[in-house]
Amino acid sequence: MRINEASARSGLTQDTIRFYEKSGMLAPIRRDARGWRVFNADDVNWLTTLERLRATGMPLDDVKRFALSAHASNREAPEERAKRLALLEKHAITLAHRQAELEACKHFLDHKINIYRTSLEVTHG
Amino acid sequence: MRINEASARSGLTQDTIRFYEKSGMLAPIRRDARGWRVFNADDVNWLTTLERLRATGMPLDDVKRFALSAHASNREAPEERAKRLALLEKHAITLAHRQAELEACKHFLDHKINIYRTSLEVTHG
DNA sequence: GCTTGACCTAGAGTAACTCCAATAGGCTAC
DNA sequence: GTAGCCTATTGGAGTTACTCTAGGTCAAGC
Repeated sequence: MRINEASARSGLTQDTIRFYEKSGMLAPIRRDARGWRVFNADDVNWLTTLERLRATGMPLDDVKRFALSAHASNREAPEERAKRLALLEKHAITLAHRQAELEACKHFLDHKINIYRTSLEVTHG
Repeated sequence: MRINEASARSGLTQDTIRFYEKSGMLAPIRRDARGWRVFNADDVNWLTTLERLRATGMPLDDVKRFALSAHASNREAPEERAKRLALLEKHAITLAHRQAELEACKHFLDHKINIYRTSLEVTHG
């Protein structure tokens, strides 16, 4: 498939896919005679994984480390797998913090909204 | 108080406070004889509100709109209050979406972690 | 044969900070 | 009294992670 479909399936924009490839987070994608990228199912799976990691807010540098390990020649060696696991675990903790923070902010927001709603009701009614 | 204390109390860095003032999200802060900013309790309350809005991910442009309305001469008029309420409500919806997305990503992450943990256990043990 | 459309590249622009260099007033220490 | 240090000031450069633009290729359709 071409970049348009890869984009639709992975949830990344075409620009982002090209940017990730340039940044070394993708093994260089094969090209057809015209020089157009040709993606296979594995490529799209990898793009989807990148999208999920980024959606949780993992910094690009960590995603790069993850990618580097996942594409290393000894990627199945226990130490490489442990490295990737460590990155994911570290990130899971960050994500939990972020969720707690958002929950607190949500309360602040709801509180503010209530104040505005109540005062506007009083003003009008 | 000076910018150092205002920063500590609001949770914004000194750079961010200066940046917000330059961007017009704060009424210009008073200065002492040396030209240093002097913050009062109201200033800090406002900074704290800005910090909370940004922590939820409200875009700066919307925060600016909110600030503009909150500092308008008719800021207590119902239509201005309604404007601010609308901004908060719009943002509450965005925030709820974001929370749902993070929750989904958390599942993805936990799932990946489990796969790695299991396979490493098998490998080692 | 000319336009259209999907793609290509390099590079500029954006959001929201964050950091840096150069400058200045005031305090203490010798 | 002046040297060093602290806390501030400014303008402007740097950062992250894209996002957009300009200019170009190539195959297909009319």
